[in-house]
Amino acid sequence: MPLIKTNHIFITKIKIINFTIMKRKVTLKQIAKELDVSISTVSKSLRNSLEIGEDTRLKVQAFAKFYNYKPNNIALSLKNRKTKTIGIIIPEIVHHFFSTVINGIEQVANENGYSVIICLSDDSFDKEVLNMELLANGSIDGFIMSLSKETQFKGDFHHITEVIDQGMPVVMFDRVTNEVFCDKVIIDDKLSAYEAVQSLIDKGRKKIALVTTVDYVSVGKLRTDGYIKALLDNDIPFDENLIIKIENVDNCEITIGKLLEDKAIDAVFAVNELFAVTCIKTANKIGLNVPKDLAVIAFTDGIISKYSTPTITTVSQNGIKMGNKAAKMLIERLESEHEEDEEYVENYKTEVIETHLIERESTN
Amino acid sequence: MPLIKTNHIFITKIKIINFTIMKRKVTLKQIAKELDVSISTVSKSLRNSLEIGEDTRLKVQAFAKFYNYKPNNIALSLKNRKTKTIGIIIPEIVHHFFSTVINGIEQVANENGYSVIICLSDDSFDKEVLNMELLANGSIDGFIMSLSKETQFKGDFHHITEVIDQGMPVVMFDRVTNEVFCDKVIIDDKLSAYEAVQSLIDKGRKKIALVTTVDYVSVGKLRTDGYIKALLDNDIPFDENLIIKIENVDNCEITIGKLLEDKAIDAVFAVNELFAVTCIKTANKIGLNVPKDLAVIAFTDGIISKYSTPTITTVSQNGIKMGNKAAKMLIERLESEHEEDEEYVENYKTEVIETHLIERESTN
DNA sequence: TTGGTTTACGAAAACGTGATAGTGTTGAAA
DNA sequence: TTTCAACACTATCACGTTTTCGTAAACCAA
Repeated sequence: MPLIKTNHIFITKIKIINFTIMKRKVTLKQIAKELDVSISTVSKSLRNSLEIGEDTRLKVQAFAKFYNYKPNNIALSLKNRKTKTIGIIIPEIVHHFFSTVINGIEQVANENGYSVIICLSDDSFDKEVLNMELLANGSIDGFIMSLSKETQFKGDFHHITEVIDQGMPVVMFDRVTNEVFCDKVIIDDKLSAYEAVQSLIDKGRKKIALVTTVDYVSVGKLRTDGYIKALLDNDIPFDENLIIKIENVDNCEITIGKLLEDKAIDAVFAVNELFAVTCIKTANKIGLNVPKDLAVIAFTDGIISKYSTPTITTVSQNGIKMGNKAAKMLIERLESEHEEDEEYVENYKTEVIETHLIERESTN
Repeated sequence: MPLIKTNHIFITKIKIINFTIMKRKVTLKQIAKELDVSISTVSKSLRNSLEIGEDTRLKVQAFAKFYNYKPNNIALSLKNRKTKTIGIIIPEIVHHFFSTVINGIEQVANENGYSVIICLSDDSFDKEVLNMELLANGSIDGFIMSLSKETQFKGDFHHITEVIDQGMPVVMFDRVTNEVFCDKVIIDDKLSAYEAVQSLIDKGRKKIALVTTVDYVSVGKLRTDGYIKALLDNDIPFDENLIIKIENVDNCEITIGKLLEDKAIDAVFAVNELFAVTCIKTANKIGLNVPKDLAVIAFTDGIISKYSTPTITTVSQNGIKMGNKAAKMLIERLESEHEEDEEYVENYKTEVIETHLIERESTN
């Protein structure tokens, strides 16, 4: 667009666009041109290099401040070959536990100058793979992830090992697999389940049902193990029929109803809140009182347990702490790896976050 | 590291590092060097350019496939001056409504080849500003955001207008302000509140309390307006004392208890689930039956309303839809802006997502 | 042979930054 | 006067891409 002298209106318009509406981000190059110095001089001035004379330095700094210069992150990322960004891949975000973990990650990340970029797998293997490949192509420095159900079902982890082989650190949390070697943050699902069931037994409950997910979800399996062990350790016969596996929470009331009516159980250990609250509601419908007739304990302390009626005793699974820890582990690896350990020892750690029972009204 | 002929062990070690552990990402340059062609040739071959002879093209493609070449996102971002990434800034993530909005954004973003990078303001002004500045420096193409409480309180939006002035599109949702000109996605808070209160009146409730947040939160104000209008339209005197403003949900039981006991109200309209469920629990404690003695309606349909006892009638605030819409608006602007509209018309839209009442047990 | 068009590729610039390695001028020590 | 360092700044490269432009070689028509 040439500046035509005879056309006042035109010139005015250019001015408006350039100075009122469009205060486009300014670059080193533009500053350099404007002040008639080299790009290097500008760059060095802004980093307070002693190589540059004081007057030039101050002039550049003042100009940069006025035009609100901020270095371009993308250019920095390309140059430094690191993005200061953590990629998070989780099955779903509308899930209190995962939200809290993200919260925990974000805290530590922010403190250390990292951003987080979040992708959801929707519990789909394909989406998980796609998202990982997308992010792995330079967008992030490392992953924090929890496996999708489908991935656990398929047992296919090539996308993860591939990323690790490329030198990108990965921290897995909660839904992990020991087929992949990397840092992990978990809770002791088996022990926690054991303790929860034990507490039911301690309170005199004899016939304890387990309401759990389908088999291939790693944490479900572990919690089942804990449940069984607790029974056996207390000489309570383990009855296969007292375990029900729910695939879809929206149509499980019938199954649960049958369990409650036919089996004459006096306690339920549910692997998540939703199952637990559904049990309570179903129990109420068929005239059972919680906790008098039926005690209920849920895994994962979330928002429902706190506000349900009665409030639900839970195994707290501190998402914030898990997120904190995962972020710490990842960042530590990122910053240390930078020093290129000559031996590159694969000293992967698995951090276990402690849980404890939060006693509420659903157990007496 | 030189290849020393006499040292077999050393050579073996290099091999391991290079080919087993470290399958580092391959670049165009490396492929070019390996195949003894120029970088341009590699690039063109991979993009199936007709400029390149078939044999060379196929050779390059085969090689690239074998080494799993994927272009580096950062380099692309720098070159194209767009990142294909959307920045989301929300007050908190451990909040069902915001999670669902993110979900909705992510869906549309993914369909259109965008990623999302999420920053949390923790309802703090400073963090909101910091995060925006961070992301605005090249990391993203546009923002989707909901204002922090503190920002609404201060009424300082310079960080947002600044970003917009730089030519970066912003879409605000839910907690918006009309001091900033940009696209917005909201619900009609006033009308929705009006309808909710009207439904209570229709069911014969006469003395309806409002449990809301502190004043400066935009949506809280609007919902209050709707509440008042509904009362007045039905010739019910508006009583200031029936409105209580809660700052911290954790110690509001006393305030609510007083309201219920002293004022002899027969219905509560709460601006969120947490307030509603707390009302119900408090009512139960002092011997009131919901919905017989007290009807309760909550704003924002979340997980609590669905699983509380009794279940709570809510004004659905479809987060998924809001997220979808926000993402669509942003992407549309991003892709159209690319064509550099010569006039740059500021035709900002405010999209209103419809709500409806979900009747549950807390109203009869 | 001359001139022109394909074909098949390479060189170089650009995106924005920071680091390394210069370069020219000044002043002071030898 | 020479030499050498200090000073103040600039040129260039690299990060990994894509794209524009250029150019040899081969082929064809006149």
